Amino acid sequence: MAIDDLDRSILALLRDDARASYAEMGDRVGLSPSAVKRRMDRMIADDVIQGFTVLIDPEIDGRSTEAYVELFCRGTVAPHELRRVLSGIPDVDEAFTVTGSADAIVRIRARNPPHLEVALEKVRLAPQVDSTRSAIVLSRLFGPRGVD
Amino acid sequence: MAIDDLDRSILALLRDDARASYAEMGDRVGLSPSAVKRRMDRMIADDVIQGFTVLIDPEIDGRSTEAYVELFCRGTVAPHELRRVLSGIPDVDEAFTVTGSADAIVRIRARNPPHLEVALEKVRLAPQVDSTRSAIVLSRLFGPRGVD
DNA sequence: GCTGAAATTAGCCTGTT
DNA sequence: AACAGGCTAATTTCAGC
Repeated sequence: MAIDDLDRSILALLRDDARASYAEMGDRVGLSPSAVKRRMDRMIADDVIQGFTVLIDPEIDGRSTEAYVELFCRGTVAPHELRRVLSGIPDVDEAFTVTGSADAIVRIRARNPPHLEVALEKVRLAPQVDSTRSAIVLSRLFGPRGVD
Repeated sequence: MAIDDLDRSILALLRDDARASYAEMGDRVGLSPSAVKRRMDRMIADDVIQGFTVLIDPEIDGRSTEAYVELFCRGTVAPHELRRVLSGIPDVDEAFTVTGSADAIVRIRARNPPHLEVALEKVRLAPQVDSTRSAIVLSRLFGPRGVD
């Protein structure tokens, strides 16, 4: 369950290139390929590693229209209810409960402004949602710099 | 330079598992392993694929304290000025200019609440920034589902 | 697409705590 | 005994023709 420095080194290598071979990673961290695989398998089983993914040019990916939407809800809403409803809207990419005047923030990533509008409408129609306040992204100044 | 439906299918598979073998992807999209590799190599060369990375448990990763901060600026601020200032604050992970009453939104990811407070203070001290409005993330309901 | 070369994977053995 | 690493061999996957 606990993570040691060797595990952290492997994660750092994977962050840069998730398709690196066990042999190459082993060379870099001073382990045999099998030892690297065992550690990766364990981290996957322990859910330390939650998956491997590809970084795609956002333009090509065609989901460069982004918005942040604050949700203001009626009364008290159970987080899992909100999760169930919001996760059913495909263009809702992330959702959080937050401190402050809003109850939650969702990030929408759509193909273009009309798609964004449709997704926004779906969020507003959720039964728990009283009102929303949106900020549409005009330009990405930088980031993301870390990796999830 | 252009991307066809087969390329898009390959990207979709990679998004779910960037360590999938060429053979497995070939089976799923109806191509030989070499054909899949040729397409991936081309997309990497064209910078459509910008890299492969790993999704790590945010807790383990140690930057699970997140906040979204709206920035309200004095007068007119050039986006590149904002980028220069904000990118100098390490825990600021992403920054956007947006529509609405705020001028920009930044996402902060810190190791723990004290680190978050320090980063927030730095943002507030930026000369262009007049005031801020923060929402600290209490819980991640889900996501991210897409990939940048 | 085929084929030699390389990587992956599972089993077994060893040394350390 | 429990655990982590290395080695080996069978299988799968890869990269150049």
